[in-house]
Amino acid sequence: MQSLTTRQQEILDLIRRFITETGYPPTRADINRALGFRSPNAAESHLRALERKGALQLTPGSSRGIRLLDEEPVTESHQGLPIIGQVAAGSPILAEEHVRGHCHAAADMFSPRADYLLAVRGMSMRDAGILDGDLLAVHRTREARNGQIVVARLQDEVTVKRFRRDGHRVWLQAENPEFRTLELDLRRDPLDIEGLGVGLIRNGTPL
Amino acid sequence: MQSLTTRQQEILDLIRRFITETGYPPTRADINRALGFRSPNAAESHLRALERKGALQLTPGSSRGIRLLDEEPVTESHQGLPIIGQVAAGSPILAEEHVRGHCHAAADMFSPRADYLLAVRGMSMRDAGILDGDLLAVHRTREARNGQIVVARLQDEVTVKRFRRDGHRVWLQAENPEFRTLELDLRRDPLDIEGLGVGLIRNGTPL
DNA sequence: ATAGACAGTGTTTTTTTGTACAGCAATAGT
DNA sequence: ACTATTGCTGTACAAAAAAACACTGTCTAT
Repeated sequence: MQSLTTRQQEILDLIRRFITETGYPPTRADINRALGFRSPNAAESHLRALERKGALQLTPGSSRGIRLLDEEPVTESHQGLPIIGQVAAGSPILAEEHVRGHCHAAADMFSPRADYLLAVRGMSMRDAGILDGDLLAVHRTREARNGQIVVARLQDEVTVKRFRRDGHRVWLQAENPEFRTLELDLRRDPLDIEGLGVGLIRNGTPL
Repeated sequence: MQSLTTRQQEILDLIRRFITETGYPPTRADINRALGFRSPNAAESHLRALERKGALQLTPGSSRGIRLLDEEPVTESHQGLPIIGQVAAGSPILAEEHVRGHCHAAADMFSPRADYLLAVRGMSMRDAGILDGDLLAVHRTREARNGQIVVARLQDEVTVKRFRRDGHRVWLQAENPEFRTLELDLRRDPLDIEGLGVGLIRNGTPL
């Protein structure tokens, strides 16, 4: 949609208001009355301009034949949170090819806000109640404090672990005695914190 | 809103469809065309009847002056799923006093559909990844099959357990070796299945 | 039995609307 | 300088739409 002039935006807003108030779109005369125009052509030419710019669609010959073409830009809040599946080495976590779908969940159901849902593989966080297949709600941030559950990227893989740090040493602890804790040295080992686990969504019940 | 006849419901549905398709309400003629009436009065009298019954509101003298008065009864899908906290003995689980809030989550995020969220207390289902404070998405049903996680009511309390049944014997298994399995005999012990666990929402991470 | 809702056909009249045409002034781009 | 776009006034007319009036039936509660 091309950019609108202030007057055109004003008219578009009026139409929107009119529809929510009355339940049907305004006629040219309604628009004129509302804005104080004296010629039926005033509204008409504005509508034509708005149609040219793709803001609305007119149905010729039809009374009140105005349809708003809002199609609000598709953001998370509209198609839901992206669900991230297997993350390939080296590519950003939110890359298109990792998005396995969308979940119509409120991002602000969690606090801090969730930015995406990561499908967890494996049972390494079992004792923290995070099972294989669960969707971990992740808040994007690079800051992590001791004891928090983080989404970390180390050279080739993206993993969910409990974070602990002391100076340049970092421990990524699994919550399952069958898995061992990773010990890293920030001076040699690459480590990126991709985000913080802020919640969990499970679909169905485990066996 | 009074109850509508089949014909009236049909017309109401048509109007709804027309609006979503075109962006504006139909004229009497549009309705006649769609339903094959030959007299403009057919649509008119139906509209009058629908207005009398409170299904819609007509604006006299205005073309397409039809406004639907849906005000769909406030259902889960609008204010979100109810979150059920402590359930008192003997009262229905969805009673007002148990509702601790609402969660703006899509009920159909889970399958089968979730009807409410039950705040889980205690760690008896720990090894199924259900921790204290988690919200269990529950689908209301009285049917349960072996191995499913159920919300069960036995005399005084409501509890979440894994269900197993053989004839008139029912076992409610905790998923934590520190808790013991309840064994019931349907011939003496009262047992109501309130619903099935179909998912889980956790807010924040466990320590 | 009888009044009232339901479900229509048909005709006519009056508004309500859309739309084309003729201008005018200011502004912005090429 | 010239052309297009914006942003209007004003007139006129035809099509679209609402609405009133007159009738015919079938049900269904009272």
